[in-house]
Amino acid sequence: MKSGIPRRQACFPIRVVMEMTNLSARQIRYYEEQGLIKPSRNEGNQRMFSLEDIERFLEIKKLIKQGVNIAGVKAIFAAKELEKKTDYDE
Amino acid sequence: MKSGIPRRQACFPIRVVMEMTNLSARQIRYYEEQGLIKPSRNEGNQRMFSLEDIERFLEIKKLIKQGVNIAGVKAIFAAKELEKKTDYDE
DNA sequence: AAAAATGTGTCAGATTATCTTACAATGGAG
DNA sequence: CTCCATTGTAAGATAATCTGACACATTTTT
Repeated sequence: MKSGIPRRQACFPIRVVMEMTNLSARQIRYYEEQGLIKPSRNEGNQRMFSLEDIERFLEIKKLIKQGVNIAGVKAIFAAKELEKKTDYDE
Repeated sequence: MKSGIPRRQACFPIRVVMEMTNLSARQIRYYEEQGLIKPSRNEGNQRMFSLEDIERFLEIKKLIKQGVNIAGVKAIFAAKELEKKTDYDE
């Protein structure tokens, strides 16, 4: 009775992401251009997003609303990546 | 750390359903025409499917492969609906 | 203050996706 | 063979997305 979609599977077109995040297509593309997100592309070159991407957009929104700029968001994401790769326990 | 998508939320365009089910667009539309599935539509009149729809398509595929025809699938689905509404415990 | 950078809106032209309708092809049942 | 069920395929129309450019309002920098 489960069956969710793998969080990394890219199966959402931009319009759905717009609806789920309340971001404009312009914003979504701009954030990609700034390196905050890297959607995959289908055969027709259209962006396809994953659940992980969507969660990331929501985080971006939250940070932006708090006054953080793109560079800040990028830095915060980079820091989080380090966290995941670094072992702090011992 | 989760956040899946509600199983009834219609957020997949037909192409994604094709990839996830290995059904052709023709089959998907035909099954709808036969009343096996009722996708919703976006503002542009394009079909939008839910996870529930996709699971249903997979069931259809399985039954078809077993030799069941459309009418049979429909009957089986109808029976399942009854199961859900009927209380057998007591 | 003037100039430059940020973040977003919007438009145009091109490409891709989907829709509906219709007709063809295949294969099974009688 | 004929009928029917299922799928393929094609055409023409509409919708969605892409890229690139320019505009605009806010900061930020010089």
